[in-house]
Amino acid sequence: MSSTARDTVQQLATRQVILEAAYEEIHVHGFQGASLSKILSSTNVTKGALYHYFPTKLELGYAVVDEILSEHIQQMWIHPLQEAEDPITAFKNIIMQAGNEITEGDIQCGCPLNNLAQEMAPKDEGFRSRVEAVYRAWRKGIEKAFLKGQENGFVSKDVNVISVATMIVASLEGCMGLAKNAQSKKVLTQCGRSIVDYLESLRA
Amino acid sequence: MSSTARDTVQQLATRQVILEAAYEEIHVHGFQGASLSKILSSTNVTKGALYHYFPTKLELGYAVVDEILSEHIQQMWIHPLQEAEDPITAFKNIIMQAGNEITEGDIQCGCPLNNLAQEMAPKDEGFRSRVEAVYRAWRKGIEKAFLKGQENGFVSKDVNVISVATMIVASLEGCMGLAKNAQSKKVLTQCGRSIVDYLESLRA
DNA sequence: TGACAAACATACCGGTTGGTCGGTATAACA
DNA sequence: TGTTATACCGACCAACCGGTATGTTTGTCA
Repeated sequence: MSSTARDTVQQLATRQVILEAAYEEIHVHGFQGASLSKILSSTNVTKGALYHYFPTKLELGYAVVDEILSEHIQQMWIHPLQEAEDPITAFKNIIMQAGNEITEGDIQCGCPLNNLAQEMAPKDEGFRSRVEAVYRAWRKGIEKAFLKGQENGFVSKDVNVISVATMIVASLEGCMGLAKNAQSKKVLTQCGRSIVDYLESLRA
Repeated sequence: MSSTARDTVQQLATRQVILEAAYEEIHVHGFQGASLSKILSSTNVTKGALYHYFPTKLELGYAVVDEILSEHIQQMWIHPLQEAEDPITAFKNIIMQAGNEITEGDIQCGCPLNNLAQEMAPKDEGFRSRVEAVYRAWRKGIEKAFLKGQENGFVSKDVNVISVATMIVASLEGCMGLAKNAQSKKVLTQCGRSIVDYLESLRA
């Protein structure tokens, strides 16, 4: 009863602790560079517990994509667009908000989704397809918003919303990637402004 | 004399063989994932020879950036812009040519410069600064071409050439990154077309 | 021709890695 | 109360890693 409920909470908490520690390690060192020992020592979880919840390192990585990264993108980039009438203004706000909230540390580590994509796509189909699912959802969300924007008369009917969605995601990721290597927030905001200019060029 | 010349050629050849094998390994597996043993077994070079030319794995990686990647970018993306009167048309041609020449294998492995940037920038300052030097040269080359384009009346004088240069590199790298994960040339060409549209929006 | 160094070759090493396996504590259930 | 399953625990392992130490061949030059 009450003890059962508490234990269930405890179980899930252990799993979550592992997942989040793994996310951090992978974010900083990449998947291949991530050390299980370091994940364990950064928590008070033992190797037995880890291998109780995840059969292999690979499955742990998959879970990070499915349960953490997917959620991040959804909440940060897709959800705020869904209710917008004018996707261009909405996007501008999201980008500006992201620019304000991001820390130097975040810039140095880069976008965790892009990191995994670039590292693992050629090496492991499981990672690739999972990351691809997140990207597809992201692009689909942008597509829908711009289609609605066209219907509402905010977006030029000349633009191909599919291409635009791909271009936006590509330039966002590319922008983050450049800023990461430059270790410079200036590069990020500079690039962000160019993306906004590009978006404005799509107006009806 | 003649034997000296031949031997010198031989030496340099050994070094070059190592460098190119290392480039391939790193391109596929990343720097951390690259195995010296595999580099050696893919050639007929021994570990002694490798460590004769490169004191550490890190220095080998640096040499790949300085001597191979830098040259690739220079020849592929910077040099063809330098003589152009109209940078937008010139860029369009470069992008189309790149799109025609690229293989599915290239797409799967992605841009080697971006790969290294994303993997190593947060982990090693030596890599980061070397990669940054290549990116800086790339952006500078675009900047100059667009400045000239403004003088020649091909590019709108409203655009900030610095921001545009950053945006172009970012979207190219982002585009390659998306296509790499999607393992799809269609995504690449789709994205490439959007970049061309963006470039056209910069016309005078 | 003999001394010397550069250009390899190869056996080996300590450290770390992902992964395993026998054990234990606890709770649910019959 | 005895049985069974879940949720750990942590010592241990083989494989592989980058790197080194020692040895050998080969070309240079006095």
